[in-house]
Amino acid sequence: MAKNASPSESARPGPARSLDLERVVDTAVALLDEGGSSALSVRAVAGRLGIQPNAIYTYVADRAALERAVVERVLSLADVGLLAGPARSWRRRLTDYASALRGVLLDHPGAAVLFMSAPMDGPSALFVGEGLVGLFMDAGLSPDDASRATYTVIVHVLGSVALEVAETDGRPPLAPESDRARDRYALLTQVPADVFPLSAATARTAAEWVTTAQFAWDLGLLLDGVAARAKARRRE
Amino acid sequence: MAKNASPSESARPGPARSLDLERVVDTAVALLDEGGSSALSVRAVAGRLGIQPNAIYTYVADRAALERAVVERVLSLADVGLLAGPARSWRRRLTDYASALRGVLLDHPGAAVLFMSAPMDGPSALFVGEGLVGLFMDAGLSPDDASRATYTVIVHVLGSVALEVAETDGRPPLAPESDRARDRYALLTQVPADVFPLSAATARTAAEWVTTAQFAWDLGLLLDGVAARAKARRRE
DNA sequence: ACCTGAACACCGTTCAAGT
DNA sequence: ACCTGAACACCGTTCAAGT
Repeated sequence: MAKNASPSESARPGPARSLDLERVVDTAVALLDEGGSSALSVRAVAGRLGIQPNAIYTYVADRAALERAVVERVLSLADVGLLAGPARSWRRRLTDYASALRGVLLDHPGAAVLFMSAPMDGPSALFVGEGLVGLFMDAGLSPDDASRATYTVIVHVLGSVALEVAETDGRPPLAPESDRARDRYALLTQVPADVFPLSAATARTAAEWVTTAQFAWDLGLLLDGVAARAKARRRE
Repeated sequence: MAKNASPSESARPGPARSLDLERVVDTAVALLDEGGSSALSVRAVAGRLGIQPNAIYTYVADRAALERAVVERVLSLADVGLLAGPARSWRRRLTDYASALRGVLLDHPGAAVLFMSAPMDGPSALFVGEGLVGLFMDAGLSPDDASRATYTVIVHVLGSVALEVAETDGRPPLAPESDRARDRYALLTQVPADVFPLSAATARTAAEWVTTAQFAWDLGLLLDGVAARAKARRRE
């Protein structure tokens, strides 16, 4: 999981760095990482940068724009190069990138919710989209189906991480997923087996909904669907 | 799309209704429906009920509990009976329920984000889970795979609605999806075709990512995957 | 159990002003 | 362009008190 401090935060020679949007975003991500999603505020960012709250509006139109900038930053941490092919199989490329993106989001759980509320409209989103469409065309889908499959995967990765993070306090590092699954299992054994027999019988599996294994299973299901469509298209 | 006023909000004979959790949740949903997700606050609910802000804590432990109660309420508006079988095919039952749930969420877009941040832990979630596991077992999956597929579908419905709503102001009724797709298309035609050729070529389809058609396509892909796994299992 | 009154430590944002 | 000072209209939550 990418554990890189953002570039402008790292030690560097020369004069004291001036305040710019990158530094504002660095600070926003740092706050999120220290206190979870509720720790991000315009005032907290300003406070940490030693300026007045309203001075933030020099760099960002409003809180929503700050959140979009955070989304862009975190998205940029997952290497889109993993999507490029076709040296590796399209399936491998997709699972590699999806896992990388999930990893980056789990490294910054406080930012995960923002992906569901602040539309991804930055440059990174375009590169991700372009890479995914190309990958699914490599897989044999029509351009239109490749576009649709792109969105399916985006929804799935972002949705599953957001739901996973929602069960935590949002502060990294998250508890090991085995611990979180164990806690879920303890809760799930409380459900009355007489009224929810199937849930009771599958509690072990439901406990693992918020794990890498479930994530991989979901992706496999999706990609089987993609492969089937590609195969059907070749037969046409 | 279910357009039912919540029961305790409808006219009823008898003495003035007393203040209880149901009325608090009614009010919370009403605020969300009038002002979008940002309109929900402990103070606003109290204000509308004519009590002091802190009096809300008689009914709810904190804001998070209020949000979970809203999630439970909205979830309860989608008829879980649609999952029950097996008179109708499992595929039909699933698409019917998924569409109903999506419809209810789009009717209350301000609540959609809450599903990604406030874990569904109420009774309705249990009934939905039980119904989905049963449905996927009817489809021919093993109990464990039925549990996994249940989560895949939940992630997908909640994730896709949240992303769809994120592009709106969150106040119902949402603009017709054809309008929203048209606006997206206008934006997408701005992307430089030389650096994002595939995105440019599929802009028409990407514009429709936030529509019922895309939702149905996604579900179809998922269910094809499910059918393939069920078939493989029968051959074992 | 259900509510008020008062307070604490916060929010995002605007406006006018200074350099 | 970048920042301060002051203000406005908000937040969630706690505590002590009243019925």
